[in-house]
Amino acid sequence: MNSYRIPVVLETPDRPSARDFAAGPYGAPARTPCAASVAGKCAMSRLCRDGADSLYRTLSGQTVLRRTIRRGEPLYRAGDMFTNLYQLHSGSAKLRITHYSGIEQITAFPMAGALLGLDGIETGVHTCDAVALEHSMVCVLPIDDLLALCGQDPAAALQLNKMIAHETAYYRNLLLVLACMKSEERIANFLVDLSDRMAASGYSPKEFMLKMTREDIANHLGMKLETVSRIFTRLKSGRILDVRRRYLKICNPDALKKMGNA
Amino acid sequence: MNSYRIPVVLETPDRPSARDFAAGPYGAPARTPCAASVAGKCAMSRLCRDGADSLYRTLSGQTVLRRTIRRGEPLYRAGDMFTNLYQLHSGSAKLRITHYSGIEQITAFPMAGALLGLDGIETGVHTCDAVALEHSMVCVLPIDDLLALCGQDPAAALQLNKMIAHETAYYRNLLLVLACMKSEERIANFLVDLSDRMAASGYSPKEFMLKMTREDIANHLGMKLETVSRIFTRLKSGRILDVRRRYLKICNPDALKKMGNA
DNA sequence: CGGGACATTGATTAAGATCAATTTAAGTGG
DNA sequence: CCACTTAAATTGATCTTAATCAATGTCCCG
Repeated sequence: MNSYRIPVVLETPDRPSARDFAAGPYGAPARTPCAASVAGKCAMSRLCRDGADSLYRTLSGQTVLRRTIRRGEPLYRAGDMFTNLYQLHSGSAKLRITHYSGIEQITAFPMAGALLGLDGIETGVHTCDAVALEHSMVCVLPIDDLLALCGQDPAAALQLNKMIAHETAYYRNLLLVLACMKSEERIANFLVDLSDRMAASGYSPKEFMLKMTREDIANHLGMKLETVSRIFTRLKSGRILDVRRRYLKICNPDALKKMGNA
Repeated sequence: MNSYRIPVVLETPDRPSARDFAAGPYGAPARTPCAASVAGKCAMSRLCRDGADSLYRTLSGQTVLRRTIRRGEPLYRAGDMFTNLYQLHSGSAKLRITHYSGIEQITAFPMAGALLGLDGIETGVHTCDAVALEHSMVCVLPIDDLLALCGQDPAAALQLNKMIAHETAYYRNLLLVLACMKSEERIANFLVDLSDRMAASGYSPKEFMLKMTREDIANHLGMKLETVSRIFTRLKSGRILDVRRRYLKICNPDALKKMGNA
């Protein structure tokens, strides 16, 4: 046994207790103070790291609200006013853009620790949907407070710049993966990334539950769901993976990394 | 005749005059004051538009330097220190990222008016190469001056945020194009975008010279150069385009837009 | 225990990659 | 200035990958 939380712990209940939604159903979500932020020790915050840490600490001086989202429900949608950033405290989500022709693209699968909502900063309106893949909790960071802080503190402002730029770098890299790699390489690359992020969140990088469907993965990687399924089967018979529906175990991480050029 | 500059004018000389490089060869580039910026009327600047315009105007108070780049030469490379932003005053370029596995991806083809260099803001080091596709000129905007200005002026800081976020939006959209569309649709989409940007730069949106090779286009759109060539031929026989090497005429813009979901 | 969403698997087709041979046009040097 | 060289582009033949169409299987959840 190692010290990682075992996969079953990853499974947050899809049916939260009544208390979680006491203040109202979807549309008027429950908002409760985030204990960790009140205590000034929310370990999740990317804003806390990397030097310019004043952003989140200062905001933590006030009561940071928490919001819960049930599986399949949106945290925000394209077209919504951009009023908050969200720190994904627990759970996971998918980000989805919709072209006016109707085609959809899942651009990311954020998990615990991720900052959500920056897509709204250019125009003041969100440009994508953020949909929970499981019962999730976010800390709410009002953008007005954040911008006010940035106005006072150049280091905080630079940090915000860097966070936005980080998203650009993420998409630029994903672009390369989609433009240059074959389906099998994309899948391998995706799984390595997922594994790394599981590790960064304190879970086992080798064994975890997929929160998204094959169709979500396929869409995200620019292929069809049957192709994802077939490649999973192929990697399974090559003893690189053990997959069984949502359960995934990486048996040969080195082979997977090599395959994904990672 | 219409009022657009005719295509031949687009062809900037690949052999600049000796004067352009009087101060030195590549590596010690010539830098001369930009007359338009000194006069406070550089019409190119995106930073001048969209409300929060103090960024560029304030910087224009000092002498903005200009730099020339010959075809095929880099304005900056991945790994270079991030010291300046560049306003592409004339000419065009390609942005290229290189994965550590060696694969390369052309992520954009900026043209006159574009702001280059923001890829360096996250880490302080450039993450892509910016290579001139023809003899080009840029205005040099030192990033320290820019950040100092943003520290004083919250509106300028917000504007910088938005410019970075704009890149994110660009890449996210390109991601969708690569993930969801077939080769022909990608090409059509690409040409419509190119046409729109030619128009925005004051040229004819219907008739212009391509500054990039088939291979560049193919790489950018995640396909092979033969495929680009074949699709050009197909669109030509469909009376949608007239292509002959670098010359391109859009005969049926509506059909092209429809084909590119644009 | 039964319905429905999700996933797997197989057969076939289509899109695009790959391999290969020319063609064209633009530089280069005599 | 013209022949020569070379990079870029076109075109054809074939092969590979992944999409599509279709059927079946499995598990989760009420």
